[in-house]
Amino acid sequence: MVVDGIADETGDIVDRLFHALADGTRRDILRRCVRGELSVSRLAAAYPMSFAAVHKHVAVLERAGLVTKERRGREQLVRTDPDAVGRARRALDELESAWRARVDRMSGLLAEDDDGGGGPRAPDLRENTTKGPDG
Amino acid sequence: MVVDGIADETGDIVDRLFHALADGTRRDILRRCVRGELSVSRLAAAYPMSFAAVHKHVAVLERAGLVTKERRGREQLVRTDPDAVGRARRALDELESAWRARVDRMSGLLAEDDDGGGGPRAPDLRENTTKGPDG
DNA sequence: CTAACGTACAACCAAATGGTTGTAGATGGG
DNA sequence: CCCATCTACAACCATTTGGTTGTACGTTAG
Repeated sequence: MVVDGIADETGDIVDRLFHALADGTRRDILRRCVRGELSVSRLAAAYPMSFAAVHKHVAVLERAGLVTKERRGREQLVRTDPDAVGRARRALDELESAWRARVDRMSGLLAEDDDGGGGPRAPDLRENTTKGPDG
Repeated sequence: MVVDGIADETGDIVDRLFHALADGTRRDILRRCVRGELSVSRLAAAYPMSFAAVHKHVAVLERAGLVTKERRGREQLVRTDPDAVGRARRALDELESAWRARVDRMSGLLAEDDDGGGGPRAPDLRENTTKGPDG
């Protein structure tokens, strides 16, 4: 039971998502590429770093599913995926709901006033099955 | 007055926030520490890595403002900050609203069919003033 | 065809990450 | 007091990251 397709090997995807967001230049690229009219070269011109560096940033965003590229002639137009933020938000929601569930369970235990060993003891809750902490 | 605490040197903070979230072990720690009853040692016992490694993960979470530590005797209890997810969500909101504003502005331009220099022309939109791309 | 432009990728480098072990201070229990 | 436990931190190591330069390739313009 993988909740929603989120929990199997999703750790990788969530890792990439948050990692991609954890850089100011990349967040800035995201903001600039909503209209999808910017080529990688044009983007690169906006930053005090080489074309290759910006190209790598775009690649990171692409692997995280935050942008897509569309070729127009010899240019490659970068566009921010409209659903991208939604996906990030869902990752946060999952995190939040997981611990909201914990709080709820705790409330339940307090009501029952017994926890000796019978209660539903928070089974696993982890997401990482492949590269996770219990690898 | 830095808007809301978000926009001055916040790039750093947002960096730390997303970076902290970009690791499965750390997200797992967050889930486990909602009730705040777990000491670092007890946490460490849950992962196939050394105490020192888990200690570092907790430090990363702490620097990102995602957990707090409270000393109880010789133990240090880790607790997930309830507002933490809210902060992450706000960072996403900011990202989203930034580009929603862009889209709105674009729509506005299409309607007005003129932009000579009168309208509120997307002042800056960037967050990084210190270490940002335009450093 | 040739030149210019835009992209892609490889090789290289410094710094940060994520892990290890070892050691040193606090704190609480017998 | 002495010992076990928990925490904290330093030193070290391998890998990744974020940047560089250089080069090769495809496409468009002249």
